[in-house]
Amino acid sequence: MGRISQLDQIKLCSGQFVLAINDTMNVIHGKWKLPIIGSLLYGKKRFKELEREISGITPRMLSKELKDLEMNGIVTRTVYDSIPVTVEYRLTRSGECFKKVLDVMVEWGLQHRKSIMV
Amino acid sequence: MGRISQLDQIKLCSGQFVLAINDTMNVIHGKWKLPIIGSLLYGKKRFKELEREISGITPRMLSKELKDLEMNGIVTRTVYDSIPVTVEYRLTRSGECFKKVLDVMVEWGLQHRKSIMV
DNA sequence: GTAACTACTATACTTTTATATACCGGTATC
DNA sequence: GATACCGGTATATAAAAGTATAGTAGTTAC
Repeated sequence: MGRISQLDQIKLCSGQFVLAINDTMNVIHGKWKLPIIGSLLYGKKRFKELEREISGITPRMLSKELKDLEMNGIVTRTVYDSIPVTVEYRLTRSGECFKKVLDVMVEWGLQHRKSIMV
Repeated sequence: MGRISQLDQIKLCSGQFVLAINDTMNVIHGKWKLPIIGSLLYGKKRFKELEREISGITPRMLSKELKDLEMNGIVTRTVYDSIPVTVEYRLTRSGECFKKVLDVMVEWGLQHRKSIMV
């Protein structure tokens, strides 16, 4: 019934795939990471810009989640010694690629809604 | 640079897509939902089978998460009045389709690992 | 009759995650 | 000299998620 997908092989090579899924889960884990990534998909942003765009987030959470995302190689933090200092957050190449994951999530979500409406 | 993806249109139609992503997030939210779905991808299972397969899960959590997944239209619960009663859990059509999401998660995770190793 | 299996539920507790509120040093504006 | 913007941090608290442990009602095997 068609080609073998990566997940079909999970029993052959489950360690790798479980790690891969865990990595992906780490990126989207928690209440604020997706909103942050979503906001950065359309270009670099400064701390206060993100704080204003993501309604309801506190600076504490924003700071924490940005650090998490930076450690996981999803965003980069660049400090410019302008006056006053400017701090710029942007997605890494990997972070940009995460859009693919979001795209299937949207696709599945829409299909699922339709299938429930029946 | 190629066709317009669904996420590119998020500003035009953000409400729909945010809902869709939230639906998807509900499916994978928490520590145990992915292991449960993963275990059911290879066919129907009974409660105790799942409990044995998913190492570390307590019956309380398994019961709760199965109810969540059932309510969200991801799994079905069927009771057979055999003796003793047999309860069978299996993925819905939508639940099976969720494999597509897992596939891109694996794909992205593997790529991300590679990109970090450099 | 006692031990074990099935499919759970109940209660209490710990850990994790998120919020609320206030504050810091620096600059620049009025 | 008071106020406001930037990029955060500190402390305390509340809410959510997960764990530990025990128990239920019924059935079957020894």
